[in-house]
Amino acid sequence: MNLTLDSIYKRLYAYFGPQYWWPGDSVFEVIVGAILTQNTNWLNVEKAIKNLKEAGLLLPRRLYNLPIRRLASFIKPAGYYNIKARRLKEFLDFLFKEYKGSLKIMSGISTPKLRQQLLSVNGIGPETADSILLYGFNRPIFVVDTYTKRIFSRHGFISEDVDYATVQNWLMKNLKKDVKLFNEYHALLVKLGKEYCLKRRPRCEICPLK
DNA sequence: GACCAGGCACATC
DNA sequence: GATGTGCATGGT
Repeated sequence: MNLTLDSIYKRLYAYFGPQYWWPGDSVFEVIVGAILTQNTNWLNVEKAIKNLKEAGLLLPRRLYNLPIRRLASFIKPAGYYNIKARRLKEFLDFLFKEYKGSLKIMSGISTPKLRQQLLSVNGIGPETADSILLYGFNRPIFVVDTYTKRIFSRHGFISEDVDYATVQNWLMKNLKKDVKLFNEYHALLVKLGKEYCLKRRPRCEICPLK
């Protein structure tokens, strides 16, 4: 079959079509979603975001002023709501301390510095930081997640226990650094993982990469 | 009822 | 430095 990174992308795109990521109306919504979706089904995240939206709270200033206990109650459907409320607050503290609460000012910062700053926020790890950079700020950064590792290791490109940075470097070295490509590629890997590579119910026999 | 989900920080050895 | 554990709801 001789799969390559490029041919895998082409196949997935031909099979699944565009994924229209990130689902969200604003940069802030992307950031909130990125934190809420940590180890969590997106459907649950949507419920939490809907709660915030309907309460008119999906704005940096509003969330910044909201008591953490109340924030936690709004995001309950997303699970881990206490720790995630704290993580959202940690980000907001950073946003207001560094950028006066302005995502617009924040968007003027270079990608390496922005990434470093995001990673310094307690509760934001590599995947969350890179999701924010790619889907929130349109920076050409490849987002690595469990599906990415699982799929590429299953197809023999990498071993399954490699660390985040190694996978990311490998991908970015071998692909055109293009926001649109990285956007769709990651989303398509998630789609493939969800539909065909579930841990207990692998359906490799009908995988579009077969 | 078991299993899983678009991680991360922290404890312990 | 590797390995284990808590965090928690809702869908399949």
